[in-house]
Amino acid sequence: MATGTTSSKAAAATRSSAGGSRRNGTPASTEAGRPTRRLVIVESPTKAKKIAPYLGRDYVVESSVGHIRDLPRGAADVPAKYKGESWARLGVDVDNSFAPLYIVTPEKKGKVTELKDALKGVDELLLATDPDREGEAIAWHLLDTLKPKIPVRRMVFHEITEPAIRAAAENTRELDQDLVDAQETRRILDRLYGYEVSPVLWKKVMPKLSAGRVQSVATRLIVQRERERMAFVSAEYWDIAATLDAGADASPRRFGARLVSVDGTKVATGRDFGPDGQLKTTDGSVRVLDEASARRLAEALDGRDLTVSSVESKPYTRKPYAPFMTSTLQQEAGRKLRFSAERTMRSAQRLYENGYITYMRTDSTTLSESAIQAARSQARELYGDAYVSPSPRQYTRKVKNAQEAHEAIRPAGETFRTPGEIAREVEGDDFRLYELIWQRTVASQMADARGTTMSVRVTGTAATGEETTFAASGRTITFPGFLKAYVETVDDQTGGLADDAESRLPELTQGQAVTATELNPDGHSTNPPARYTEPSLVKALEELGIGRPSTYASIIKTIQDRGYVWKKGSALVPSWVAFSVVGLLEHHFGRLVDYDFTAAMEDELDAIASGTQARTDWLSGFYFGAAQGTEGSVARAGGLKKLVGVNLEEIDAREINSIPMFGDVVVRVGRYGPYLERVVDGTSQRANLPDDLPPDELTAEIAEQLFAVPAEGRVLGTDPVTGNEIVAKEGRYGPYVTEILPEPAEAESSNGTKKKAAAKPKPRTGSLFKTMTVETVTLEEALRLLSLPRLVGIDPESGEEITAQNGRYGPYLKKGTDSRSLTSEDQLFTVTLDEAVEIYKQPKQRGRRTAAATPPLRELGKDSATGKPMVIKDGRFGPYVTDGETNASLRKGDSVEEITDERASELLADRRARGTAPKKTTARKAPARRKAPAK
DNA sequence: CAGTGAGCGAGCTTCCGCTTGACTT
Repeated sequence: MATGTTSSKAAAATRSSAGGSRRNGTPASTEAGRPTRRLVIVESPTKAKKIAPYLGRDYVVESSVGHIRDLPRGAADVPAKYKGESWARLGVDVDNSFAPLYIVTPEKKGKVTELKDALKGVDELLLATDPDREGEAIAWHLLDTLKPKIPVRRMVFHEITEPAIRAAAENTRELDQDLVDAQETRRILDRLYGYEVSPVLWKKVMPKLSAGRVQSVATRLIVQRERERMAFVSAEYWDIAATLDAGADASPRRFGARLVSVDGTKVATGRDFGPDGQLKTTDGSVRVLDEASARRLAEALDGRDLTVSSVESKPYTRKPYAPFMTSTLQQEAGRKLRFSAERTMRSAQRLYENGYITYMRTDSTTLSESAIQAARSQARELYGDAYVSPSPRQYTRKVKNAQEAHEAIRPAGETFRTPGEIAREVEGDDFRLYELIWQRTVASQMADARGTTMSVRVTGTAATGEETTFAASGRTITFPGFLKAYVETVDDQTGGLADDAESRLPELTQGQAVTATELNPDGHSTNPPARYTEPSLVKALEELGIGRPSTYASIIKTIQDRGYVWKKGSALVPSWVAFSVVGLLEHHFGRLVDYDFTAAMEDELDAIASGTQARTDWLSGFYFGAAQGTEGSVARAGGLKKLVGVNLEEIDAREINSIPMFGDVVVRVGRYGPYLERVVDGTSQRANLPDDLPPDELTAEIAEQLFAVPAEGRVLGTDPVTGNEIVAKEGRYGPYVTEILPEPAEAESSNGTKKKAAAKPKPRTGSLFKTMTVETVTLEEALRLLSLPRLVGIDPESGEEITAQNGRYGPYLKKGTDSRSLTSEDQLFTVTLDEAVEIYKQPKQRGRRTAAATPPLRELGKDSATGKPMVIKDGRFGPYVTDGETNASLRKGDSVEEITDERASELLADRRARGTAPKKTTARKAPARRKAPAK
């Protein structure tokens, strides 16, 4: 595709090339004879400061500070002229070639003004944003927003050294429109996915939830792991741990070995069992040793002769690890320093800004020439020539979707400062992180570690006649090489056996006799797969090619903020809501949460970037469904728009929010949190689930215990009058207090009297006032609430009782079927009969009651459309503007004090354009309110 | 998940990926 896909972009592209006065190179000077002045725009302010001196006085270097424009975040950001459009909610005109609506991000308006000013004094603009898809897009947005009337060129560099920067300024190119297209397509896909699927969750699970290409897969990984843990059956197996003695001359004299086979049959170890607790093989080639057999065998071996039956040794070499990129830095800082991803990045940002390290958001492990030399000379200085790799090492990438716009993360500069040298300036997290980065970088240019691995078999015949074999393995490092500088920490789940741990064996020869000094039967059980931690999740996401260096930390934050995941120590534990959401997505949007969806998307975006795939066709396939013969797996996702519509109709919210456990016990995700439910004798029984109970710890026994706890809630104390316990709880209608009635006496229920006699008295209840919370309400307040309704007196006219009560809409008076609202909750306890009678003399007000009582917050001028005067009033949903006929709420960013007549008219016009709000009847299936299942 | 009596102007929630201050206590 040679032309831009949107008209504005095509125009911008034309402008940029037609405006340039030379096709190659850049003008050396202006016609007036003074040197050409150029404005260079990079993304990061720190980078701008760094490269300015390299370029000299004829260059002005500024930064965009990331993206300057984006799709509108929500309705409030959509310019008035597009408000009424059907696609305004998405910010993408899906029926018109998916034309995006871009707005300058509100907080970047000042930045755009600054850049426009900077443009005034120069003769040429160099767009030096990062050399990747996002950077190319930022460059285009700058071009399209600043609309420069001078030549514009694209400048790219991968490392920040003076020669690299000077060369980049000399060898500029034009903007790559296809690459910009690829970014725009990615952006639109993510918007459509997120903004179409999230509302399905609001209606079917809970408001404010979210779905997205990245977060939904991250959540699914964590849920999937928890499911594996829940289904896991542990297996028990035994072996024998022996301590063997190789004689007084051996060094070390004693070494450990483990029983591996009996009569030629392998003894089962953890690896031989599946997640169901059964052996993976059933052909008899593996035998499970139980405790009794292990003990018997250990006894039968006591004092028997043992012989070394085989000795194998192999040379061992190990290469250093690649220098850090964002993901590996987060993983290692997580494992070694116990930093969260966010903490690592905060610290790295400080180190970067203060010039200690190179850029910290990178997916590259490449070191610049000078960095390689710096690392080598530092290694030489510290450890000697022998420890430096014979030739410079360059590490190539093996991770999906790398864009490699930057270098690896390493100490900054042409020579590295050792941790000791910066210890006075840098402390705390920053120092520890620097030390880690420094070690890893230096180690990456060091020599391989070398040594020998040995494996030894020792055999012996038990007194009972069985032939037994023990095995031992060890590693001798003869030359540590890079290990002298850096040892990587492995994940906890491998059982703490660090790969580089050295366990030494004595020199042994075949046929040599050894004796057992200890023979200990040893019991083990298999463990479920470990939960994800921040480091292991980042690793998994990176391997799937999901997320970018700048987003790993925020992905973890997002899935926690949405309530999908919580942290227990360092483990990431999924919530029950996550089970519902992931279940919904898997069943109804399966393709969208496939682990290879992003990988397929990236391949197809590459095709767009190389000009072989048309953007609009591809998005159309994704959103409207694949046209006949359309290629591409993303397009085959099934037509998102239709899928959303069908799913809104068909998804049964009750089913989606029910997670079957064991027996007939179901976890249900309700509006007010998760609870257990089961049907006993035709009635459903429920129990709250504690917030801090991980799903895999919910066993049948624990479920029984939870069902056995009657009504929980915060115990406030005892009612001095009745002796009943008073508790505060969260209920379907909000927080309330109630009393726990004593169980009916034993004798009555067991003597065969009719059930009628056992009719339970109902406990008193009372909603909390708005000023109270379950956490803070006192016993005294609770007793007052329970004393309601209060009899105010008898209406002298009708003879009816007038009572004061607290209800759904607040405090009110009730006389038969006639009611009147009270203005304060306090009046429930203070209003007198005379006052009540007075209130009843007023006719029942229809909604104007509050309006009449409270004057408008502010009066405005006349509405430009109707000519009627406008006023701001305070309503149930906050302040709104009205002309007496149409009402419109103030939006985010509007304030009562500052709103102008124009803005008020705009809101009213907008409201009129939308017409009356549609009645909410369909698709609003509040799961908690649907009737119980027939069973 | 407690069961109580109106009538009336809702609008917003949400995505991913680039980047840092400007705010308040």
